Amino acid sequence: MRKPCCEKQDTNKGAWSKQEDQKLIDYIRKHGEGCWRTLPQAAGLLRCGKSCRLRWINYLRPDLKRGNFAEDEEDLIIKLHALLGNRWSLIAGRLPGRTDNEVKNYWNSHLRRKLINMGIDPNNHRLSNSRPRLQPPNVTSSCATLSDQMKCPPHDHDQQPPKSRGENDQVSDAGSCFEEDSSGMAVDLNLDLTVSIPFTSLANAEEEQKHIACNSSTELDFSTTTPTPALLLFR
DNA sequence: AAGCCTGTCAACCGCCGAGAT
DNA sequence: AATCTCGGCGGTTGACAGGCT
Repeated sequence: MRKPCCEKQDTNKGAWSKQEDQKLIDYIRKHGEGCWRTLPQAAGLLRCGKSCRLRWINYLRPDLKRGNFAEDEEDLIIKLHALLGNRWSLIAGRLPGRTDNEVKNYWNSHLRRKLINMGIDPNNHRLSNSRPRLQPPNVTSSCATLSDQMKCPPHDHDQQPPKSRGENDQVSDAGSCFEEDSSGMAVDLNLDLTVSIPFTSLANAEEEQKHIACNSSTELDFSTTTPTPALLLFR
């Protein structure tokens, strides 16, 4: 039996107060990130370490952009989602200043609906042929798509295979998945994908990008990319 | 004005993989 | 090789706000 990540009793839950935020910020400024398990005690917080990490990453980090998503960010999310499925952290890694949680929420509350309204199935990014959305999708057949060729990633909600995480650094393999589908999806997305280290600060971002570009044979390049149906309709 | 409904988003939960022992 | 710990991820929940009736 797995131990809880920390002692649940005597820990606060729910919304963070300003004081708690300040304690966390102060502590991380002084000591840096890491060792989340011991951080709460060291920082004088009655919080679970995970909670601290989440609060920092999703809300307090100084390099967060916040606010509305720009149009190009939306485009990028849609493209990346077509390619990667619900791997939000990977998608967020391509959007400086955005967090996986933010991207996930934005997808679920805005983009998903948007695609549906346009008659596009947000799960596989194909034109849904006015198929009623809530009708049980024929997953077996829809699995002949992008996402399916990527070994049915988790965004195929109805028939998810066991999750296999930690594949994040193997995503470039997915590129080859696009070649075979001739059934209407943007099969020739032609996306090279490089996994980028999440930006730790804006100051480092450029350096990291340079570094990655230098040290990797592939780099995301949408400039010659065929838009997905979703994106074609967007414009 | 009050109650209900819906959308948004911060936060939590449980699981997994990697690394350490 | 087995077990443990930790950090990270994606799915889900619940509080809140705003719109609608």
